[in-house]
Amino acid sequence: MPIEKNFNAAEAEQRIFAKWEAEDRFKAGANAKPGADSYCIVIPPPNVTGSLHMGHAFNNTLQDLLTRWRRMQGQDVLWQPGTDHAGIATQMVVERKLAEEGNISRREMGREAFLKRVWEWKEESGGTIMEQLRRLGASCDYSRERFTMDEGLSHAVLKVFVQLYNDGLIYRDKRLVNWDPHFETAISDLEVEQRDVQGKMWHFRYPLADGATYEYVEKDADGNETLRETRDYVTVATTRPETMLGDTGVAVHPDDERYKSIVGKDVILPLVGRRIPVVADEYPDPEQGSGAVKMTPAHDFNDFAVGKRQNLRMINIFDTTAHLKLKDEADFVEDVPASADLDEVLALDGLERFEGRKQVLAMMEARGLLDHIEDNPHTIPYGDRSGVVIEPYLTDQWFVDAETLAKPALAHVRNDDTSFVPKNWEKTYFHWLENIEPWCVSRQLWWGHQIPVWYGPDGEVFCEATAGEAAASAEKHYGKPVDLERDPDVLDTWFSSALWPFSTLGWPDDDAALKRYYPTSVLSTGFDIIFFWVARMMMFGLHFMKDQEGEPLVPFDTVYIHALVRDENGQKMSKSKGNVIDPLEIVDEYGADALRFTLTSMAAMGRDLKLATSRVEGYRNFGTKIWNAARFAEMNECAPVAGFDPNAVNETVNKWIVGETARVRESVDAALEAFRFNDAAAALYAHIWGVYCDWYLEFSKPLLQGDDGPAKDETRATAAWALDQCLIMLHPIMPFITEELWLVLSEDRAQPLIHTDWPAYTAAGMADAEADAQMDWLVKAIEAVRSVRAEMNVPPGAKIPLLVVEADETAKARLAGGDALLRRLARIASIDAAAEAPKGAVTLALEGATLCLPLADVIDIAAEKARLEKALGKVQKEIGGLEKKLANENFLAKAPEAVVAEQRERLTASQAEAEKLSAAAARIAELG
RNA sequence: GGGCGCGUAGCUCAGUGGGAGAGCACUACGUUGACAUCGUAGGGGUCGCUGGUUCAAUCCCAGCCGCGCCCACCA
Repeated sequence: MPIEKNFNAAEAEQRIFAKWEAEDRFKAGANAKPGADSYCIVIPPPNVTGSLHMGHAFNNTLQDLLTRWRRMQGQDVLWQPGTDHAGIATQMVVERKLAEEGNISRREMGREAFLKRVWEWKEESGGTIMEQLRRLGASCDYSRERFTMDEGLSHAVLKVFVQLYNDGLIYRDKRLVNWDPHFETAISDLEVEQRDVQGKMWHFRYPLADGATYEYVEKDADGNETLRETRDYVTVATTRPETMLGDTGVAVHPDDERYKSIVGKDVILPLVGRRIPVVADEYPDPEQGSGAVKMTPAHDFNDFAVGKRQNLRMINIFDTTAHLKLKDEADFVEDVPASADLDEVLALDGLERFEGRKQVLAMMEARGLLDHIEDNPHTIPYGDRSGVVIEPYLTDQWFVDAETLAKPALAHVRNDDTSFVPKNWEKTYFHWLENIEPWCVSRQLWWGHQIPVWYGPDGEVFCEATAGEAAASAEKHYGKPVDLERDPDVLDTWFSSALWPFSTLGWPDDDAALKRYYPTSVLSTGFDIIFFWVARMMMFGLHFMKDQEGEPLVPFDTVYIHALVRDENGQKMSKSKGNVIDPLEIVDEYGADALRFTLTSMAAMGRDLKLATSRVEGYRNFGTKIWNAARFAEMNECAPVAGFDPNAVNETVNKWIVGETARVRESVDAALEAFRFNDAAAALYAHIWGVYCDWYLEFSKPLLQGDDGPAKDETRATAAWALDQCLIMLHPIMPFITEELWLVLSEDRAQPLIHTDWPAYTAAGMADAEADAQMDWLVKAIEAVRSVRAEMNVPPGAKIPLLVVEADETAKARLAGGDALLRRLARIASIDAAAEAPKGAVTLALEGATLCLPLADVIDIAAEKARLEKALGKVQKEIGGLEKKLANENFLAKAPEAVVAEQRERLTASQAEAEKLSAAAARIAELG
């Protein structure tokens, strides 16, 4: 059946993919050779918050490329797929959806009913994601799909939590955390994003208690007094005026002479009337602001630390939504005398924090306690999901002792058990782990793994994997059965992600896949989640996975860090900016292969990868090119020949394409081994389009269209073989069109392409130097003739004679061998020897020969003169450079011999060319 | 405040201590039986600036200019 005129990507992709899947081509170990090495990639699980974006398409293309390549090599391959529950993000999506649908809120609905809705959403979204992966051609083992909240993975989470608790690496602590007032939950440092704002700094006066005064003296750098006055107040500065309601002290540096006399005294907190101490602490910087700092230990990380050192009270003034909460807080009015001001302050109860700020400022100003205001650019923390200002908030939370776990994670990258590609990302990784803070893992959310902790009546903690075990443990503790209450919080979504490389492989219940595939081979991900995910997988993997000797095992050999996909203008794609390119829209328009090739060929770029559809179009055309090459092969009966031996061909063109094929195979493998995906794509593009189609197929035409015989048979077989090799090597990048052609081109394939063996031949074993030289020479000759024809405006269809003026033996042989090809591809009517170039002929300087085209009747003398002068100028410039270099004794003495010899050769060749060009120029001059 | 990265053709970007590259865009010509989603030929770059190392620098080093990102508790 003849090949269709065009490749119908939409139809073929679905059909081919369905067939692969039905035949179990993606299963773990499919196509593995006996005793093969294992090769495993765990997919970075997409969030079940919606659909895949271009970044997913990019990363999964690369993973699929590696997976298909290794599978064809016969390795025991597993690409493990799955999705992530993405706690806060998914809860947010479902809550928003409920609101849009006019439903009752999460709280009204209750935990159980709400979770049911989230699960419904998950089923839908998770299914969509897997379908999208299929559309891209991702050859993961879908039968092993996992979800972070699956039973097995949840079991792993519980086991890890309990063990870390028992190891003392998870603990509960009351401390300041980053609190998201929108979601009303704690979040980790990583989920906070600092934004620059043009803010203000307000300077307040806090009066000293008991009418005390002091001499306030300021000095300049030379110690000269610049100000001296008696003060009954101390000035403090703040960017957050409303927090003054929670102040419990004023701190000054112990060496700050200005304030030495008031250390130990008290000030009266304005508005509230609370009596708070002036303390000396290393924290305040005398150079900054007034040198005195108001302390709000319950709402500022620095103040919290000072407060702990100085035993300051911690007064919380906000509720969980960051509204002022003063009235019901016993400690807010503790020891504070009743006053009109206090009543006014208490009336602020329930105000949103920024409204509260306005009111506090107004009150301070009205009382003359606002000293001055200055502009102060600074950064403010925002929740990365909610986009609201984060509030440092004093709560009980669960923390992971990250510092302890970080040590092995650092060591095993330092010793290259795990390597980053590119290597420089290791620096980023080290820096973060070396300065790591405790990881707050509890979240006041509903969607996620509920913390396996139960509390007894007296608050005693029972950390067990199940309620039953907790009850048993409690009974043992109390000597009788008691009612336990489970911790309502869930874990940070990254907690379960951190287990992904081993939880998906069956740990802790089934270790078959774990034994086979752990440590995994490659993790491919973006640099934006090195901290969130990669570092934490390293920490947990090393803590929980051990080899038979009990030595820790890293989760992966290589971490490949890819760039982030942006739009044409370099902007990060986001829904709010409206610049999101949906990968499936591209797939619909150009086919998955074109998108995949585009993404692959852009993989080497630094941190940004700017996607333009013009490139996708170009690579779609590349697919068409191969398609047409296959049609040509079929039309000329170039069918694969069983037992074909590429080393046994006789025709020069065939020897040449065999060598070219071997060279590209080496390039592609070397590129993929080094994760230089774009190099692999570029090598294939250049080979298939620039070598196989542009030259080899053209060279083969005279043979294929000539008389039957051994040469024709050989060329048919070689053309088919070389095309097959192109399909094989291109398959990991463009799986669909290659598979389609593979099956269409021959009816008796041993295997579909996806399970066809990857070649291992080498140029050293297959290339023929003489054939290469012959063909290179011929290509140059054809190009030279074509160039002249175009510049002299010879009609494209016109056949012109060619005269060989002088030629050495090698050139003569090459000319004889390439006679038919030269005639055909350069449109030459005749090739004859001549003693000298006729008047008005154009001469071509080639290695070992001077060819000339007698174009006297068509020639534009001025144009030819210009052409020769230009060429001559170029050559002479090069000669000048080379002569200068070769005259330099230092160069001759110090440069490697090979380099010197090479330069000499180049000089000789250039001089020969210049001579020929000069002679030609002289002849033209005679005419003019 | 620390750290990282980038500046090469009109655009997007590869690349290398010794002859400047690709894709797209552009120009001219072309219905040669695979392909106009194409073919042939061509134009276009002081490889950010300055200095240093070297026989030799677009490449290595230093400084500068411009741009981007990450980390960081400065009130």
